[in-house]
Amino acid sequence: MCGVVRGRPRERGADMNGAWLPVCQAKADFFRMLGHPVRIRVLELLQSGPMPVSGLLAAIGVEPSALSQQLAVLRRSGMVTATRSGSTVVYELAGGEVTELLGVARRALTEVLAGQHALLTELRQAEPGARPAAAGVPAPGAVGAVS
Amino acid sequence: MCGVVRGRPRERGADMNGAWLPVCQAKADFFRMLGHPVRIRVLELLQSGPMPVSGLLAAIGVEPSALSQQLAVLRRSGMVTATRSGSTVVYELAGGEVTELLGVARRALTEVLAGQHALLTELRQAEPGARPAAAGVPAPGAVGAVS
DNA sequence: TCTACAGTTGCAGAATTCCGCAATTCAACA
DNA sequence: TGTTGAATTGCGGAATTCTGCAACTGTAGA
Repeated sequence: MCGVVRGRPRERGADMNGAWLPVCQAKADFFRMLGHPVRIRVLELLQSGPMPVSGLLAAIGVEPSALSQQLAVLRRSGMVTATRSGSTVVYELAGGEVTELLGVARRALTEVLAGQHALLTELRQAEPGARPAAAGVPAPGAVGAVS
Repeated sequence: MCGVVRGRPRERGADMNGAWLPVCQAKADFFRMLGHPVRIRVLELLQSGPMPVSGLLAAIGVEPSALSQQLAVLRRSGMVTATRSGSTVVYELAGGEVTELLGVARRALTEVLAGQHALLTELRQAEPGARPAAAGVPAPGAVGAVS
C-alpha cells in the first residue's frame, strides 16, 4: 500500500520541475488515509480520549471486521496506537495535530459546502423548474467558469 | 463521483448511533478529493495566485489530459474556479481556507513522519542488520522537511 | 475559410479499495 | 484442559479510481 502514483510515474517530458512528486505523494497518501467515513469517525471519537474497540464498535455500528480493517489502516499510518488490556484493545490518538487538522478540515468543508449551497440557490432562482438537489451537488463546475 | 460509501451503505445493525454517516461521508469525500499528488500540487501552486493551465502544465510536467482530469475533479468539488481568457484558461483557488488546511496538514504530516522516523530509528537500533524502511513505513522522501 | 494551438472529454485497461464471510489468534474463565 | 468472547487477518467479488491515447471544442492567426 501507499505505492507510487499509480502505474508508472512516467516522468517523461520536462523534469526541470522540482522534486515535488515524493512530497506531494506523501501528502496525498496522508489525505487518502483520511478518506473513509469510518476512519474519520474513529478519529473524531478518539479525540475525547482513549477508547476500547468494543466502544468504537458500539458507537459506529459496523461489522467488527470492517472496523478492524479501518483501524489497521489508521494504525499502519501511525495515526493511532493500540494497547492491549487483557482481552480488550484500547486505541488512542498518536498525535495531537490530528485534532487541529480535523477542525480546520471541518471549516474548509463548511466553506466549500456553503459556496455550493449559495451556488445551488442561485441556480434554483435562475431556473424555476429545476429540481431541488437530487443527490449530492450536481456538479457546479461549469458555473463560475468560462466567462 | 462523490458517491456513497462504496457499494451499499448497509446500515444493518444498531442505528442508535447519531446520523454521523452523512457528515463523515462528506468529510471523507473531501479528504479523498485531496488524495492525489497532482491535485495537491495544483492547490499548492495556486496558493501564490491565479495561474493559467499552461503554467500549471509547465510546473507539474504531466500529460495535458491527466492535468485536465485532476483540474476537473478540483473544479467539480468547488475548490478552484476556472476563467477563460481568450484561448487560455486561468485557474484560481475558490476559498481561502484551503491554504490554511494545507498548512495544518503539512504540520500533521510532519508530526506523523517524525513519529515514524523515531520508530524507525528505534527499530534500527534494536536490530542492527535491518535495512532502512523495509516495510510498513511508506518511506516518504525527506523526513524533517515536508515543505 | 483553413490551420494551428490550448484545453477538455470519452473510452478501454489496469491497479486499488472496500465489503462481507470465514478462519485464526489471544486472553479469560469454567 | 476445553471453551467462550474479543479482535484481527485472509480471501473472493464488486465498485471506484487512475492512466494513456484518441477524438472533440473553441479561439487565434494565416
